[in-house]
Amino acid sequence: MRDRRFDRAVYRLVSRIPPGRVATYGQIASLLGYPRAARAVGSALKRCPPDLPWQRILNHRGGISLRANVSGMITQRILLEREGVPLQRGRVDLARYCWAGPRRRPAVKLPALGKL
DNA sequence: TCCGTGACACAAG
DNA sequence: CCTTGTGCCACGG
Repeated sequence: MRDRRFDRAVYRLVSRIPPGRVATYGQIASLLGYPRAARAVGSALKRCPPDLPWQRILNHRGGISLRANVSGMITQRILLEREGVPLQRGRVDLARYCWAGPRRRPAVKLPALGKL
């Protein structure tokens, strides 16, 4: 332990979220294969490297989860709006701005689709 | 190694 | 909508 594998996996994935899109803590955890480790994702972000687009991670309701950190909440909102993600009533419309997940190119060529 | 700690999620009241 | 209570799990001390 002490090598922070999980944290680094989180950073790797979060760094792939494009500007203008967001993801939830639970979504990141699930994509990493630990559907119940949403909380650990939050802990990881708390210690994340300065260049990580941490602002793109929201709670499952599309809200900002920085606890009692007023300046942090403001910062996150500014950063999101700056890249085109608006908050309304304190929430981002996840149905609209949620990231689809990492794009996996097909490992093998798919069979022909046939007529269409 | 054991134990407390959360930038969470979800269900119930 | 808001308020608990419970489950969870990697980290750090």
